[in-house]
Amino acid sequence: MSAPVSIIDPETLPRHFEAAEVEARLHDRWDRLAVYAHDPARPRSETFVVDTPPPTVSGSLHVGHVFSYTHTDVVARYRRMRGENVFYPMGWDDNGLPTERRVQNHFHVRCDPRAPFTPGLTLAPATAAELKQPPRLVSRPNFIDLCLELTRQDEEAFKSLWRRIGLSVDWSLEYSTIDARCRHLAQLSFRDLFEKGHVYSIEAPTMWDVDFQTAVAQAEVEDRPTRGAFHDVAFGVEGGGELTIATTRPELLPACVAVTAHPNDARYRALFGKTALTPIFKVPVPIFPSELVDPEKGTGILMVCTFGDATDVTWWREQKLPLRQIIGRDGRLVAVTFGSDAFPSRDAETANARYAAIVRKGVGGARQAIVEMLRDATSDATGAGVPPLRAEPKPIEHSVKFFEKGDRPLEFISTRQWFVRLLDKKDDLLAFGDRIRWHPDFMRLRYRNWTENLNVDWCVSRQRYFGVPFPVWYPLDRDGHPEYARPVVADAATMPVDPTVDVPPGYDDDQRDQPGGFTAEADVYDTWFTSSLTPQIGSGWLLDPERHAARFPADIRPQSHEIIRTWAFYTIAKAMLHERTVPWHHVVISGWILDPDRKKMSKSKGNVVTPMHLLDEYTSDGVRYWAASARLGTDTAFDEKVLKVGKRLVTKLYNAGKFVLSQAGPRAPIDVELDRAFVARLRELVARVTKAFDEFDYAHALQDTESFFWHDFTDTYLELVKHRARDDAGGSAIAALRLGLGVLLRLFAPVLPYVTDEVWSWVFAGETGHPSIHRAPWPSAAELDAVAVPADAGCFDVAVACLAAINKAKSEAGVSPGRGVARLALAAHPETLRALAPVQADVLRSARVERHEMVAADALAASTFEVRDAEWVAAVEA
RNA sequence: GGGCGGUUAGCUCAGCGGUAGAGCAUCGGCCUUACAAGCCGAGGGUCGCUGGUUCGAAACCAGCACCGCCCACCA
Repeated sequence: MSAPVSIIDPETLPRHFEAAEVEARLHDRWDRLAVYAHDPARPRSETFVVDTPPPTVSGSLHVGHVFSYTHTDVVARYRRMRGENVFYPMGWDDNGLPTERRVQNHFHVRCDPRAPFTPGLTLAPATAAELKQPPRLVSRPNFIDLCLELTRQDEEAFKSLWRRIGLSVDWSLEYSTIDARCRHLAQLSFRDLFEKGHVYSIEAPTMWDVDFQTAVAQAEVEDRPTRGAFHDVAFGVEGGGELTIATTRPELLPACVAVTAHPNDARYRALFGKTALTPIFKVPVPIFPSELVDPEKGTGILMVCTFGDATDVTWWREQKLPLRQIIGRDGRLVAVTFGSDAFPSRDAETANARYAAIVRKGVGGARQAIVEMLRDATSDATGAGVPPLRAEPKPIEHSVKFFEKGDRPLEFISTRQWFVRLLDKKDDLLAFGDRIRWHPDFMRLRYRNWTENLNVDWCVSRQRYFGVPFPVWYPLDRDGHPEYARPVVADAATMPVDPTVDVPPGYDDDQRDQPGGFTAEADVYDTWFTSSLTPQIGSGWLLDPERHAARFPADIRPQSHEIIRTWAFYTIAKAMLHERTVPWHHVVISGWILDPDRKKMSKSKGNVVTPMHLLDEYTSDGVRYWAASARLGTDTAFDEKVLKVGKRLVTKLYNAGKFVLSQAGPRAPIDVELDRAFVARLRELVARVTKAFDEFDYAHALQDTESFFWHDFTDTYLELVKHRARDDAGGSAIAALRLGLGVLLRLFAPVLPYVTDEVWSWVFAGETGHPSIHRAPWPSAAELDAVAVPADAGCFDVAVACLAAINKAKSEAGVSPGRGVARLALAAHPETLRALAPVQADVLRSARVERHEMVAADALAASTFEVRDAEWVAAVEA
């Protein structure tokens, strides 16, 4: 007689799955066993490298995070069970404007680089009373300390959430984008791009946010529909005549440098080459033709200003127009003098008097004031002596460029900025994008679309504080002017540097800001300049060439679709510029979680669902089930019902595990036809689920596994064989049940890491020698091929159909399914009866049929049973 | 204006050339020796609209409508 299987005593286990206790216990266990540790010694071919998104820690924490990070984790867990050495780091994106803004609001402070440094400054969150006062000004080092302190707290909150939802990251690989190593890598990136000629600095009109007072890049700009109005304004024409331009930005009249119309526009053709005279300021400006003008819009003729919009920049460049910048970095009108070289005027005295009334005003105030002046006949420049505003402003709605995080329209302001040269590499960028596999594939079009429409190089300098500084100084000439054409870039060996503190090679500290000395580049990088290096941050790149060679490019980049134009795009660009390679082989795109009205969840909309109470109520596994139920790239409305289903599944797994593993019997081969048919079904399931996971399609993998588990395993197979399993001869059934449970637990493990590992630990951990299911091998064909193939795998379905027919009859008779059947006549097609024969005993025993009669009925369809006659066993008296 | 997705049962979603599916919700029946956090059943849909291809279309093609997203549109 063979040895009995090892079993559990269900009475010793908690009645229900105690999620909080199990989760805490398993965390300890996973840590102790180093289940998620990456092995640096294993070669690239055996390693699966995840380029994890570093979350912006200053953002709100909501179920959307849980959603997408779970997707990545599910894939990582699958790969780990496939025996791959998973490289799964976690970073925090903490530098940049979102953090600065959060710190400003949290402590009610503003950074003032001129403020004195206060050693050891710590602040409490601002009180309501403090918020009514002007913000406290703090020095740059103090401001950065406050940023570091607050992000540290934010990172703790994220980290505990990540652990709670069971992300299988290797925490020894944790980083933050502001830490010394990341600053070092970002500066090395700059140095490499500089040496290769991919970066340049130039003073040029740049999109500028007047609130944050920094340049921004094209990728951070969005169009917003904005109300405005066309103002018809009459200009004089020197030599006689007039013209009426239409503008939505009358406040830029002092910055007018030209007038233009379409070359074929008969109304204005005669004016080209002549000089127009602006009203109010009487500035002579050239009139030139341009194909870019739409004759249908406004009056068909318009003023060119420096700068009202992107087209103005084009005209300014192409026509070599003068620069009359009147909007300052703070969005207010700067002081200018009419009658100077830069601002000529036919009536400088009046022009200066009028301008004095608007100087220092913001754009809106200046607009009002100018419009009032345009209503005044004395502003006329046509000689007609009538108000230049020829019609009441016509309200329109048009789209205006905003910084995505900003509140006021962007201005084009001429400033010195650093750029990464990308415009001349569009073809390469497209080709590299096509070397990557996108999941779902249509997302590749977003990348193509963006790349094709790129129209300015990547502006990477930001006039902010909490960021990675440029490792750059400029020599000062004898007059103390910076020589921007000769930047001094820090040596790789001295990085990371802060040029405002550190001294460039070849200089002494006392030469700082002295004529003949040097001055620091005060700007910091665009946060994407660092974030675009996450695959290299993971691998170590120039700081660890050996590991870089073994861990780069990464396998997958998980991310959401709205940042394809930033994160994915810049990362592809960086890898291409640095090493002529792709940064990863697969991009895996999660959708969004929408609120029930199908709007994206965001803090500003106030529709955010936070995750903690959900984890408490539905367990981590239940929440993960919800996340893993959504297909890749598909936006999903948040629906708590799905969480409920997840929790139900967890409970069911726990109970099924207890039941199966408490069935005592001998260790025996699987040699009964029904058991073999079940294993055949299981084999098919494993093949399908494995294929789905290989394609990153965890949602279908889960759905398939779940429906098999619930329907085929617990409701059907288990019901069919549980009586036999209790018999002396039930060894085959017990073996098949245990095999099925062990396989299903592993198929579920990537999605439900807690309950599966808990059930696994009872018996399978010891039997297999794999203490955690998360390092147990993925179910394989080989493991199932040890079980012989059934003569007819279809007997499983026939058994199911037969049991269903009897159940239906019981239901129609109002009899409990558990009630026995004293006598039963079952009709089916002869072929069906033949198929039933090998499994008939299990079916009849399961239905508790005492006496039966099989009726051959040629008229019935295959696998169909009819209960012709039945006599139910009387109910047991209570 | 260009591009991309979507539109299937009351709800959330699968299916993507071969007789319409799941879960939830609804209704009915069951304490039945793993699980009532459960089980057994039932009802419920002209698969957005209009054409076309096909022996056969929810699926393929064309057009339209609506929803959403990405991009463009600042005179």
